[in-house]
Amino acid sequence: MEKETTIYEKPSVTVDLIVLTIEDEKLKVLMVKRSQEPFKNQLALPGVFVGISETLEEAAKRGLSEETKLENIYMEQLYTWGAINRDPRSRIISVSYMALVPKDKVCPQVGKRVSEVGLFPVEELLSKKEEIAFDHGEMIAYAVERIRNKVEYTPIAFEMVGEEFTLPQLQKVYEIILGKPLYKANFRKKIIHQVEETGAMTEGESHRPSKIYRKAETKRL
Amino acid sequence: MEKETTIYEKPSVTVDLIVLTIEDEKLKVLMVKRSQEPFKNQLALPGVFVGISETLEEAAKRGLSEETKLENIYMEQLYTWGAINRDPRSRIISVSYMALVPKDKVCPQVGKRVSEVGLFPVEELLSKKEEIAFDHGEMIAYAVERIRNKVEYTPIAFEMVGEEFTLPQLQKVYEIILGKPLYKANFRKKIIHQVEETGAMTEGESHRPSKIYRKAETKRL
DNA sequence: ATAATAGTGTCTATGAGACAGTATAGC
DNA sequence: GCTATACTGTCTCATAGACACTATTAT
Repeated sequence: MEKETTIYEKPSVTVDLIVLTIEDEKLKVLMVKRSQEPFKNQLALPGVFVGISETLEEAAKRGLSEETKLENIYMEQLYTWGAINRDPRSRIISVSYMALVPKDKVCPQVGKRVSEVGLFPVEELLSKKEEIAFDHGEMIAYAVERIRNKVEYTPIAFEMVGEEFTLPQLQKVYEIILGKPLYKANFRKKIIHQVEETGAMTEGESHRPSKIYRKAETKRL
Repeated sequence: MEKETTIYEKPSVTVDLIVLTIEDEKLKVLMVKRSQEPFKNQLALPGVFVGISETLEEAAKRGLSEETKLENIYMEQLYTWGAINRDPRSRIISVSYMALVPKDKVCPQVGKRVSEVGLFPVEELLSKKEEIAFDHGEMIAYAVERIRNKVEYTPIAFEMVGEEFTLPQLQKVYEIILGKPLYKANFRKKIIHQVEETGAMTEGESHRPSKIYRKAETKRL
Protein backbone atom coordinates (compact mmCIF):
# COMPACT_ATOMS: atom_id res chain seq x y z
CA MET A 1 0.00 0.00 0.00
CA GLU A 2 1.34 3.34 -1.00
CA LYS A 3 1.64 5.67 1.95
CA GLU A 4 -0.37 8.82 1.74
CA THR A 5 -0.78 11.76 4.02
CA THR A 6 -4.53 11.46 4.10
CA ILE A 7 -5.93 12.32 7.49
CA TYR A 8 -7.11 9.24 9.29
CA GLU A 9 -7.54 8.95 13.00
CA LYS A 10 -4.07 8.65 14.39
CA PRO A 11 -2.72 6.89 17.44
CA SER A 12 -0.74 9.06 19.85
CA VAL A 13 2.88 8.33 20.57
CA THR A 14 4.61 8.45 23.91
CA VAL A 15 7.99 7.52 25.26
CA ASP A 16 8.20 5.61 28.53
CA LEU A 17 11.40 5.44 30.52
CA ILE A 18 12.81 2.54 32.45
CA VAL A 19 15.49 4.16 34.57
CA LEU A 20 17.54 1.50 36.31
CA THR A 21 20.03 1.93 39.08
CA ILE A 22 21.44 0.03 42.02
CA GLU A 23 20.66 0.98 45.57
CA ASP A 24 21.05 -1.06 48.73
CA GLU A 25 22.42 -3.96 46.71
CA LYS A 26 19.26 -4.14 44.67
CA LEU A 27 18.32 -3.33 41.12
CA LYS A 28 15.78 -0.55 41.27
CA VAL A 29 13.64 1.33 38.80
CA LEU A 30 12.37 4.88 38.89
CA MET A 31 8.61 5.09 39.17
CA VAL A 32 5.95 7.70 39.60
CA LYS A 33 2.82 7.42 41.69
CA ARG A 34 -0.15 8.37 39.56
CA SER A 35 -2.34 11.13 40.93
CA GLN A 36 -5.14 10.66 38.43
CA GLU A 37 -7.27 8.01 36.87
CA PRO A 38 -6.73 5.62 35.25
CA PHE A 39 -4.60 3.61 37.66
CA LYS A 40 -4.85 6.35 40.25
CA ASN A 41 -2.42 5.83 43.13
CA GLN A 42 -0.64 3.04 41.30
CA LEU A 43 2.94 3.08 40.17
CA ALA A 44 3.83 3.92 36.60
CA LEU A 45 6.94 4.57 34.58
CA PRO A 46 7.73 8.18 33.80
CA GLY A 47 6.76 9.09 30.26
CA VAL A 48 5.99 11.94 27.91
CA PHE A 49 4.16 12.48 24.69
CA VAL A 50 6.38 12.78 21.66
CA GLY A 51 6.15 16.31 20.34
CA ILE A 52 5.66 16.98 16.67
CA SER A 53 9.09 18.49 16.35
CA GLU A 54 11.27 16.39 18.59
CA THR A 55 12.88 13.04 17.91
CA LEU A 56 12.19 10.02 20.05
CA GLU A 57 15.58 10.42 21.71
CA GLU A 58 14.84 14.02 22.48
CA ALA A 59 11.50 13.16 23.97
CA ALA A 60 13.15 10.50 26.10
CA LYS A 61 15.74 12.94 27.38
CA ARG A 62 13.08 15.49 28.10
CA GLY A 63 11.15 12.91 30.09
CA LEU A 64 14.28 12.10 32.00
CA SER A 65 15.00 15.69 32.94
CA GLU A 66 11.43 16.33 33.97
CA GLU A 67 11.41 13.67 36.66
CA THR A 68 15.02 13.80 37.67
CA LYS A 69 18.03 15.97 37.13
CA LEU A 70 19.69 13.38 35.00
CA GLU A 71 21.77 14.24 32.00
CA ASN A 72 24.50 12.57 30.05
CA ILE A 73 23.16 9.18 30.79
CA TYR A 74 23.34 5.88 28.98
CA MET A 75 20.09 5.40 27.14
CA GLU A 76 18.89 2.81 24.69
CA GLN A 77 15.67 2.21 22.85
CA LEU A 78 14.09 -1.07 23.86
CA TYR A 79 10.79 -1.90 22.28
CA THR A 80 7.60 -0.29 21.02
CA TRP A 81 4.35 -1.31 22.61
CA GLY A 82 1.26 -1.17 20.48
CA ALA A 83 -1.58 -3.17 22.02
CA ILE A 84 -4.88 -1.51 21.32
CA ASN A 85 -6.05 -1.06 24.87
CA ARG A 86 -2.78 -0.61 26.66
CA ASP A 87 -4.08 2.79 27.69
CA PRO A 88 -7.79 2.75 28.50
CA ARG A 89 -8.23 6.41 27.57
CA SER A 90 -7.18 6.29 23.96
CA ARG A 91 -4.96 4.59 21.46
CA ILE A 92 -1.42 5.26 22.53
CA ILE A 93 1.69 3.64 21.13
CA SER A 94 4.65 3.82 23.44
CA VAL A 95 8.33 3.56 22.64
CA SER A 96 10.24 2.37 25.68
CA TYR A 97 13.75 3.50 26.51
CA MET A 98 16.03 2.05 29.13
CA ALA A 99 18.38 4.38 30.99
CA LEU A 100 21.15 3.28 33.32
CA VAL A 101 22.56 5.49 36.03
CA PRO A 102 25.04 5.17 38.86
CA LYS A 103 23.05 5.50 42.05
CA ASP A 104 24.86 8.61 43.28
CA LYS A 105 23.65 10.54 40.26
CA VAL A 106 19.97 9.96 40.90
CA CYS A 107 17.97 12.53 42.80
CA PRO A 108 14.33 11.83 42.06
CA GLN A 109 13.07 15.36 41.84
CA VAL A 110 9.70 15.52 43.44
CA GLY A 111 8.73 16.89 40.08
CA LYS A 112 7.70 20.39 39.31
CA ARG A 113 4.64 18.43 38.44
CA VAL A 114 2.64 16.58 40.96
CA SER A 115 3.29 13.08 41.96
CA GLU A 116 5.80 11.29 44.09
CA VAL A 117 8.79 9.84 42.39
CA GLY A 118 11.00 7.14 43.76
CA LEU A 119 13.16 4.09 43.28
CA PHE A 120 11.56 0.70 43.68
CA PRO A 121 13.18 -2.73 43.72
CA VAL A 122 12.62 -4.46 40.43
CA GLU A 123 12.28 -7.89 41.94
CA GLU A 124 9.38 -6.93 44.14
CA LEU A 125 7.64 -5.02 41.38
CA LEU A 126 7.84 -7.97 39.04
CA SER A 127 6.21 -10.24 41.57
CA LYS A 128 3.14 -8.04 41.58
CA LYS A 129 2.89 -6.83 38.02
CA GLU A 130 -0.88 -6.48 38.28
CA GLU A 131 -0.49 -3.55 40.61
CA ILE A 132 1.55 -1.59 38.11
CA ALA A 133 -0.17 0.84 35.77
CA PHE A 134 -0.68 0.12 32.08
CA ASP A 135 1.68 -2.46 30.58
CA HIS A 136 4.57 -0.98 32.51
CA GLY A 137 5.18 -4.20 34.37
CA GLU A 138 5.95 -5.91 31.09
CA MET A 139 8.16 -3.06 30.07
CA ILE A 140 10.19 -3.43 33.23
CA ALA A 141 10.47 -7.16 32.73
CA TYR A 142 11.65 -6.58 29.19
CA ALA A 143 14.28 -4.11 30.34
CA VAL A 144 15.55 -6.43 33.03
CA GLU A 145 15.91 -9.24 30.58
CA ARG A 146 17.73 -6.97 28.18
CA ILE A 147 20.23 -5.73 30.71
CA ARG A 148 20.83 -9.28 31.97
CA ASN A 149 21.67 -10.44 28.50
CA LYS A 150 23.65 -7.42 27.55
CA VAL A 151 25.79 -7.35 30.64
CA GLU A 152 27.31 -10.64 29.51
CA TYR A 153 28.74 -9.36 26.28
CA THR A 154 28.93 -5.58 26.47
CA PRO A 155 30.48 -3.11 28.93
CA ILE A 156 27.01 -1.90 29.90
CA ALA A 157 27.58 -2.48 33.62
CA PHE A 158 30.10 0.35 33.70
CA GLU A 159 27.16 2.69 33.28
CA MET A 160 26.01 1.82 36.77
CA VAL A 161 29.19 2.63 38.65
CA GLY A 162 30.90 6.00 38.91
CA GLU A 163 33.94 7.07 36.92
CA GLU A 164 36.21 5.31 39.36
CA PHE A 165 35.55 2.03 41.06
CA THR A 166 37.16 -1.04 42.52
CA LEU A 167 36.80 -4.46 40.96
CA PRO A 168 34.86 -5.78 43.95
CA GLN A 169 32.39 -2.93 43.49
CA LEU A 170 32.04 -3.65 39.81
CA GLN A 171 31.63 -7.33 40.53
CA LYS A 172 28.77 -6.52 42.91
CA VAL A 173 27.03 -4.69 40.07
CA TYR A 174 27.36 -7.72 37.84
CA GLU A 175 26.08 -9.97 40.58
CA ILE A 176 23.07 -7.80 41.26
CA ILE A 177 22.16 -7.56 37.61
CA LEU A 178 22.60 -11.26 37.05
CA GLY A 179 21.10 -12.22 40.37
CA LYS A 180 23.81 -14.70 41.23
CA PRO A 181 27.27 -14.71 42.79
CA LEU A 182 30.38 -14.83 40.63
CA TYR A 183 33.82 -16.20 41.32
CA LYS A 184 36.14 -13.28 41.74
CA ALA A 185 39.10 -14.87 40.03
CA ASN A 186 37.07 -15.53 36.91
CA PHE A 187 35.39 -12.17 37.04
CA ARG A 188 38.72 -10.39 37.21
CA LYS A 189 40.19 -12.33 34.32
CA LYS A 190 37.23 -11.39 32.18
CA ILE A 191 37.08 -7.74 33.11
CA ILE A 192 40.71 -6.80 33.54
CA HIS A 193 41.21 -6.03 29.85
CA GLN A 194 38.42 -3.48 29.93
CA VAL A 195 39.77 -1.33 32.75
CA GLU A 196 42.89 0.57 33.66
CA GLU A 197 44.36 1.42 37.04
CA THR A 198 44.08 4.97 38.31
CA GLY A 199 47.01 4.38 40.64
CA ALA A 200 44.86 5.10 43.67
CA MET A 201 43.75 2.60 46.29
CA THR A 202 40.89 2.53 48.76
CA GLU A 203 41.76 3.67 52.27
CA GLY A 204 40.57 3.33 55.82
CA GLU A 205 38.89 -0.04 55.65
CA SER A 206 39.93 -2.63 58.13
CA HIS A 207 41.16 -5.03 55.53
CA ARG A 208 43.36 -5.09 52.49
CA PRO A 209 42.81 -2.02 50.30
CA SER A 210 41.80 -2.47 46.72
CA LYS A 211 42.99 -0.84 43.55
CA ILE A 212 40.82 1.82 41.99
CA TYR A 213 40.17 1.49 38.30
CA ARG A 214 38.50 3.42 35.55
CA LYS A 215 37.03 2.14 32.33
CA ALA A 216 39.65 1.73 29.65
CA GLU A 217 38.61 3.74 26.65
CA THR A 218 41.14 1.88 24.58
CA LYS A 219 40.25 -0.78 22.08
CA ARG A 220 37.97 -3.61 23.05
CA LEU A 221 40.04 -6.77 23.16
CA MET B 1 4.96 15.00 33.27
CA GLU B 2 1.55 13.53 33.65
CA LYS B 3 0.19 12.27 30.40
CA GLU B 4 -3.00 13.86 29.22
CA THR B 5 -5.20 13.30 26.28
CA THR B 6 -5.13 16.90 25.21
CA ILE B 7 -5.05 17.27 21.47
CA TYR B 8 -1.69 18.37 20.25
CA GLU B 9 -0.42 17.88 16.77
CA LYS B 10 0.44 14.22 16.53
CA PRO B 11 3.05 12.38 14.52
CA SER B 12 1.75 9.60 12.29
CA VAL B 13 2.87 6.04 12.82
CA THR B 14 3.77 3.51 10.17
CA VAL B 15 5.22 0.05 10.09
CA ASP B 16 7.97 -0.75 7.61
CA LEU B 17 8.86 -4.29 6.69
CA ILE B 18 12.26 -5.76 6.02
CA VAL B 19 11.43 -9.08 4.40
CA LEU B 20 14.57 -11.15 4.02
CA THR B 21 15.06 -14.30 2.02
CA ILE B 22 17.75 -16.15 0.18
CA GLU B 23 17.79 -16.41 -3.57
CA ASP B 24 20.65 -17.32 -5.89
CA GLU B 25 22.95 -17.77 -2.93
CA LYS B 26 22.38 -14.19 -1.85
CA LEU B 27 20.58 -12.50 0.98
CA LYS B 28 17.80 -10.46 -0.56
CA VAL B 29 15.22 -8.02 0.67
CA LEU B 30 11.77 -7.28 -0.66
CA MET B 31 11.44 -3.77 -2.02
CA VAL B 32 8.91 -1.65 -3.82
CA LYS B 33 9.58 0.84 -6.55
CA ARG B 34 7.93 4.11 -5.63
CA SER B 35 5.53 5.50 -8.19
CA GLN B 36 5.14 8.89 -6.55
CA GLU B 37 7.15 11.68 -5.03
CA PRO B 38 9.00 11.86 -2.80
CA PHE B 39 11.72 9.48 -3.91
CA LYS B 40 9.78 8.70 -7.07
CA ASN B 41 11.21 5.70 -8.94
CA GLN B 42 13.48 4.83 -6.07
CA LEU B 43 13.32 1.68 -4.03
CA ALA B 44 11.60 1.62 -0.67
CA LEU B 45 10.57 -0.93 1.89
CA PRO B 46 6.94 -1.96 1.95
CA GLY B 47 5.05 -0.24 4.71
CA VAL B 48 1.62 0.73 5.97
CA PHE B 49 0.10 3.25 8.30
CA VAL B 50 -0.92 1.84 11.64
CA GLY B 51 -4.68 1.95 11.92
CA ILE B 52 -6.37 3.26 15.01
CA SER B 53 -7.71 -0.13 15.89
CA GLU B 54 -4.97 -2.52 14.95
CA THR B 55 -1.85 -3.47 16.88
CA LEU B 56 1.62 -2.97 15.47
CA GLU B 57 1.87 -6.68 14.77
CA GLU B 58 -1.41 -6.65 12.94
CA ALA B 59 -0.35 -3.70 10.86
CA ALA B 60 2.89 -5.48 10.02
CA LYS B 61 1.04 -8.62 8.95
CA ARG B 62 -1.36 -6.57 6.88
CA GLY B 63 1.58 -4.90 5.17
CA LEU B 64 3.05 -8.29 4.46
CA SER B 65 -0.09 -9.67 2.88
CA GLU B 66 -0.63 -6.58 0.78
CA GLU B 67 2.66 -6.90 -1.05
CA THR B 68 3.01 -10.64 -1.02
CA LYS B 69 0.98 -13.68 -0.23
CA LEU B 70 2.95 -14.41 2.86
CA GLU B 71 1.42 -15.74 6.00
CA ASN B 72 2.64 -17.65 9.00
CA ILE B 73 6.02 -16.13 8.80
CA TYR B 74 8.69 -15.40 11.35
CA MET B 75 8.44 -11.75 12.27
CA GLU B 76 10.18 -9.65 14.84
CA GLN B 77 10.07 -6.02 15.79
CA LEU B 78 13.40 -4.31 15.23
CA TYR B 79 13.57 -0.65 15.99
CA THR B 80 11.51 2.51 15.88
CA TRP B 81 12.74 5.35 13.76
CA GLY B 82 11.85 8.83 14.84
CA ALA B 83 14.04 11.40 13.13
CA ILE B 84 12.09 14.55 12.45
CA ASN B 85 12.59 14.71 8.71
CA ARG B 86 12.83 11.07 7.86
CA ASP B 87 9.77 11.63 5.69
CA PRO B 88 9.85 14.98 3.90
CA ARG B 89 6.07 15.19 3.73
CA SER B 90 5.22 15.10 7.39
CA ARG B 91 6.26 13.82 10.76
CA ILE B 92 6.13 10.06 10.58
CA ILE B 93 7.46 7.65 13.14
CA SER B 94 8.09 4.19 11.78
CA VAL B 95 8.30 0.90 13.60
CA SER B 96 10.41 -1.56 11.62
CA TYR B 97 9.75 -5.27 11.55
CA MET B 98 11.99 -7.94 10.11
CA ALA B 99 10.40 -10.97 8.47
CA LEU B 100 12.24 -14.08 7.36
CA VAL B 101 10.95 -16.39 4.67
CA PRO B 102 12.18 -19.47 2.84
CA LYS B 103 12.63 -18.40 -0.76
CA ASP B 104 10.09 -20.85 -2.18
CA LYS B 105 7.33 -19.16 -0.20
CA VAL B 106 7.85 -15.73 -1.69
CA CYS B 107 5.82 -14.63 -4.64
CA PRO B 108 6.11 -10.87 -4.81
CA GLN B 109 2.58 -10.03 -5.80
CA VAL B 110 2.69 -7.26 -8.29
CA GLY B 111 0.37 -5.66 -5.78
CA LYS B 112 -3.26 -4.94 -6.26
CA ARG B 113 -1.78 -1.52 -5.81
CA VAL B 114 0.61 0.00 -8.25
CA SER B 115 4.27 -0.41 -8.08
CA GLU B 116 6.72 -3.11 -8.93
CA VAL B 117 7.80 -5.36 -6.16
CA GLY B 118 10.89 -7.49 -6.12
CA LEU B 119 13.78 -9.04 -4.31
CA PHE B 120 17.07 -7.18 -4.29
CA PRO B 121 20.45 -8.31 -3.01
CA VAL B 122 21.16 -6.71 0.33
CA GLU B 123 24.86 -6.34 -0.32
CA GLU B 124 24.39 -4.25 -3.42
CA LEU B 125 21.71 -2.12 -1.81
CA LEU B 126 23.89 -1.32 1.15
CA SER B 127 26.68 -0.11 -1.07
CA LYS B 128 24.39 2.54 -2.48
CA LYS B 129 22.24 3.53 0.43
CA GLU B 130 21.75 7.04 -0.92
CA GLU B 131 19.64 5.68 -3.72
CA ILE B 132 17.17 4.13 -1.32
CA ALA B 133 14.10 6.07 -0.24
CA PHE B 134 13.74 7.59 3.22
CA ASP B 135 15.93 6.03 5.92
CA HIS B 136 15.20 2.59 4.56
CA GLY B 137 18.84 1.92 3.81
CA GLU B 138 19.62 2.24 7.48
CA MET B 139 16.72 0.01 8.34
CA ILE B 140 18.06 -2.69 6.06
CA ALA B 141 21.53 -2.35 7.54
CA TYR B 142 20.05 -2.66 11.00
CA ALA B 143 18.14 -5.78 10.05
CA VAL B 144 21.17 -7.40 8.49
CA GLU B 145 23.22 -6.76 11.56
CA ARG B 146 20.47 -8.19 13.72
CA ILE B 147 20.14 -11.38 11.76
CA ARG B 148 23.90 -11.83 11.64
CA ASN B 149 24.11 -11.60 15.39
CA LYS B 150 21.06 -13.64 16.05
CA VAL B 151 21.96 -16.49 13.76
CA GLU B 152 24.89 -17.24 16.06
CA TYR B 153 22.86 -17.94 19.15
CA THR B 154 19.28 -18.67 18.07
CA PRO B 155 17.68 -21.10 15.61
CA ILE B 156 16.60 -18.17 13.43
CA ALA B 157 18.21 -19.59 10.31
CA PHE B 158 15.66 -22.40 10.22
CA GLU B 159 13.13 -19.77 9.22
CA MET B 160 14.86 -19.44 5.88
CA VAL B 161 14.76 -23.07 4.82
CA GLY B 162 11.71 -25.21 4.23
CA GLU B 163 10.31 -27.76 6.64
CA GLU B 164 12.81 -30.32 5.45
CA PHE B 165 16.37 -29.71 4.49
CA THR B 166 19.81 -31.25 4.34
CA LEU B 167 22.63 -30.05 6.52
CA PRO B 168 24.62 -28.77 3.54
CA GLN B 169 21.60 -26.66 2.59
CA LEU B 170 21.28 -25.28 6.08
CA GLN B 171 24.98 -24.60 6.19
CA LYS B 172 24.69 -22.57 2.99
CA VAL B 173 22.08 -20.41 4.70
CA TYR B 174 24.39 -19.76 7.61
CA GLU B 175 27.23 -18.96 5.27
CA ILE B 176 25.17 -16.52 3.28
CA ILE B 177 23.89 -14.74 6.35
CA LEU B 178 27.31 -14.55 7.91
CA GLY B 179 29.06 -13.82 4.65
CA LYS B 180 31.82 -16.34 5.19
CA PRO B 181 32.45 -20.05 4.68
CA LEU B 182 32.15 -22.47 7.59
CA TYR B 183 33.86 -25.76 8.23
CA LYS B 184 31.31 -28.46 7.74
CA ALA B 185 32.54 -30.67 10.54
CA ASN B 186 32.19 -27.87 13.06
CA PHE B 187 28.91 -26.71 11.66
CA ARG B 188 27.45 -30.17 11.99
CA LYS B 189 28.61 -30.61 15.54
CA LYS B 190 26.97 -27.38 16.48
CA ILE B 191 23.69 -27.92 14.67
CA ILE B 192 23.10 -31.63 15.05
CA HIS B 193 21.40 -31.26 18.42
CA GLN B 194 18.80 -28.95 16.96
CA VAL B 195 17.58 -31.23 14.19
CA GLU B 196 16.19 -34.69 13.75
CA GLU B 197 16.39 -37.07 10.81
CA THR B 198 13.30 -37.57 8.68
CA GLY B 199 14.64 -40.89 7.48
CA ALA B 200 14.66 -39.70 3.89
CA MET B 201 17.70 -38.99 1.76
CA THR B 202 18.29 -36.86 -1.31
CA GLU B 203 18.19 -38.72 -4.63
CA GLY B 204 19.41 -38.41 -8.16
CA GLU B 205 22.52 -36.35 -7.65
CA SER B 206 25.74 -37.69 -9.00
CA HIS B 207 27.41 -37.90 -5.65
CA ARG B 208 26.77 -39.23 -2.19
CA PRO B 209 23.18 -38.53 -1.08
CA SER B 210 22.60 -36.57 2.08
CA LYS B 211 20.23 -37.13 4.94
CA ILE B 212 17.14 -34.99 5.13
CA TYR B 213 16.40 -33.38 8.46
CA ARG B 214 13.71 -31.33 10.08
CA LYS B 215 13.97 -28.94 12.97
CA ALA B 216 13.78 -30.73 16.29
CA GLU B 217 11.00 -29.21 18.29
CA THR B 218 12.37 -30.90 21.35
CA LYS B 219 14.26 -29.10 24.07
CA ARG B 220 17.07 -26.75 23.29
CA LEU B 221 20.12 -28.42 24.76
C1' DA C 1 47.76 -12.73 65.89
C1' DT C 2 43.08 -12.32 63.99
C1' DA C 3 39.40 -10.95 61.05
C1' DA C 4 38.16 -9.45 56.85
C1' DT C 5 38.51 -8.60 52.29
C1' DA C 6 41.74 -8.09 47.96
C1' DG C 7 43.98 -10.43 44.74
C1' DT C 8 46.52 -14.77 42.18
C1' DG C 9 47.65 -19.58 40.20
C1' DT C 10 46.02 -23.44 38.29
C1' DC C 11 43.23 -27.57 37.06
C1' DT C 12 39.37 -29.14 34.29
C1' DA C 13 35.64 -29.24 31.17
C1' DT C 14 33.70 -27.30 27.15
C1' DG C 15 33.41 -25.46 22.75
C1' DA C 16 35.33 -23.18 18.44
C1' DG C 17 38.37 -23.65 14.81
C1' DA C 18 41.25 -26.13 11.64
C1' DC C 19 42.26 -29.99 8.94
C1' DA C 20 42.62 -34.71 7.28
C1' DG C 21 40.45 -38.55 6.58
C1' DT C 22 36.49 -41.97 5.05
C1' DA C 23 31.86 -42.98 2.62
C1' DT C 24 28.63 -43.33 -1.19
C1' DA C 25 26.15 -41.79 -5.04
C1' DG C 26 26.35 -41.34 -10.60
C1' DC C 27 29.08 -41.97 -14.50
C1' DG D 1 38.03 -46.77 -11.80
C1' DC D 2 36.95 -41.25 -11.24
C1' DT D 3 34.53 -37.18 -9.62
C1' DA D 4 31.81 -34.89 -6.59
C1' DT D 5 29.84 -34.18 -2.50
C1' DA D 6 28.35 -36.14 2.27
C1' DC D 7 29.94 -37.20 6.51
C1' DT D 8 33.40 -38.31 10.61
C1' DG D 9 37.55 -38.30 13.81
C1' DT D 10 40.70 -35.79 16.13
C1' DC D 11 44.11 -32.22 17.44
C1' DT D 12 44.74 -27.58 19.25
C1' DC D 13 43.66 -23.50 21.46
C1' DA D 14 40.88 -20.18 23.91
C1' DT D 15 37.56 -19.55 27.43
C1' DA D 16 34.37 -20.41 31.54
C1' DG D 17 33.94 -22.47 35.84
C1' DA D 18 35.58 -24.11 40.20
C1' DC D 19 38.60 -23.89 43.93
C1' DA D 20 42.65 -23.30 46.73
C1' DC D 21 46.04 -20.36 47.79
C1' DT D 22 48.61 -15.82 49.05
C1' DA D 23 48.59 -10.61 50.34
C1' DT D 24 47.59 -6.47 53.03
C1' DT D 25 45.04 -3.55 55.78
C1' DA D 26 42.96 -2.23 60.83
C1' DT D 27 42.43 -3.72 65.35
